[in-house]
Amino acid sequence: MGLRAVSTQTLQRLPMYLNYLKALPENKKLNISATMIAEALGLNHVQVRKDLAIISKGGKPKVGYVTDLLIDDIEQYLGYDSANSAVIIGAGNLGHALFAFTGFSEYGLDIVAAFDTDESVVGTTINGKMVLPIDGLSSFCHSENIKIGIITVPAQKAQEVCNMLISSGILAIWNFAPIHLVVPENVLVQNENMACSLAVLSKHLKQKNRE
Amino acid sequence: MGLRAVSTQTLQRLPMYLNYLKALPENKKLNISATMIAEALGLNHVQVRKDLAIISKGGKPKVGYVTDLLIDDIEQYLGYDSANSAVIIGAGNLGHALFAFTGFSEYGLDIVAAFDTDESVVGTTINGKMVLPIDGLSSFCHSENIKIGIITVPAQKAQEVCNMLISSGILAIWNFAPIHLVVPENVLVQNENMACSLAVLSKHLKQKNRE
DNA sequence: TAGATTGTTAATCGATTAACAATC
DNA sequence: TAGATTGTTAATCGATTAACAATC
Repeated sequence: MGLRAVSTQTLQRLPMYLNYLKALPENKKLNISATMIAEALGLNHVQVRKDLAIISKGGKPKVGYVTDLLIDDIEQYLGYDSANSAVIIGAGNLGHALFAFTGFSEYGLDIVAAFDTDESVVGTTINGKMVLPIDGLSSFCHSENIKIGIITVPAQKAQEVCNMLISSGILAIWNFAPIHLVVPENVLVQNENMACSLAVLSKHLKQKNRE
Repeated sequence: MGLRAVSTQTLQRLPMYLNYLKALPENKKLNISATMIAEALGLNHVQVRKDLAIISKGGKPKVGYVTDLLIDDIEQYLGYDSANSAVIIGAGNLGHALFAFTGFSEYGLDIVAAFDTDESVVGTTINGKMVLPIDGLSSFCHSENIKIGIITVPAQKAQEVCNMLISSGILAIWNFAPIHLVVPENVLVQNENMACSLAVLSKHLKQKNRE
């Protein structure tokens, strides 16, 4: 059952709280109030409190939350405590950068292999991790029990790659291609569409120029 | 005046429409209905129609919209027709990839220079574009009339870099650092927080595992 | 105790969806 | 004409915010 107990909005705010809490200086770290978090992140304090109520056992009036417990609660809730293995398809510019980036481990993500069709990159290693031929995708995902696929191929190839991932048993897809992917209901697609961000930026500037 | 005539949601859907319209095969391209767009992108058709009403002069009943005009209208509305020059701060993994990526020109974005403190990259060129020392940021932005800054430095340095950008006259910031930036009211920050996406993915999988 | 903070219940706001009228 | 499609007005839904009570 896909119980949608928590809104996507809340879900996306949780990592912001996490980042903020982790960055707190040690001498100010023991306790933290929802009010302070809200102020620091430019959010409403009731909203923060509601979000925290979902994942935490609660804080103490006048004191706030125990920061370290709150960090643990968020990480556990999001599943950052247990590593998720992922594969990335497309070892071009962006794919290469994501594959080489080590910081995802903090979020429980471990990109264990890259796949590509380009014979000039297949067989090479990036940060000690292999770039493999796309033919081996399905068997690799099954044998390694991979459930996350990252798509960094051009838009025209994205749906095809997506289908391959699904038949490889992938349950969650992080899609960097600027295209809407069609997937079965049980598979989640999270789009990282940079064009959407650019639209907001571009429009803002256009408005500024007209003023 | 920051007239918020259009919701961010609408603004972020426009590039999706644009991508879809541009990818239409030539023989099916002349006219397009809101219903078709909605179906292809998994959206509600009334919503699509409302979005299109904002940027277009309207379609014809029974026929739909003239695809090419619609494309022009969206591009013009978003300001993709006039190029925006941008600088990127931080030529590490991700910064390097974004700097080297040529596809942003499609969205009216032109990253003209990268800045970094690391002496091993300063002075090099990437795709024929210079990586410059951070000291020159302000004078460069002013002389080249740059209004967009892209932040791809580590979180601890992001606010500092952000302040430098603002005093360099930047009006819109595309922030890849997982931290909340404090900016004056007239500056727009668009966060590309990958941690937020990962949270959604990770939670989805955790839920799946419990089933 | 007084007051900062939590947590809850009700009100507001905005976006999405549904129903319907207009039109080519 | 009939019907596909546009465009609008009203209803619904969900998230945010405001007001208030509870508590340490």
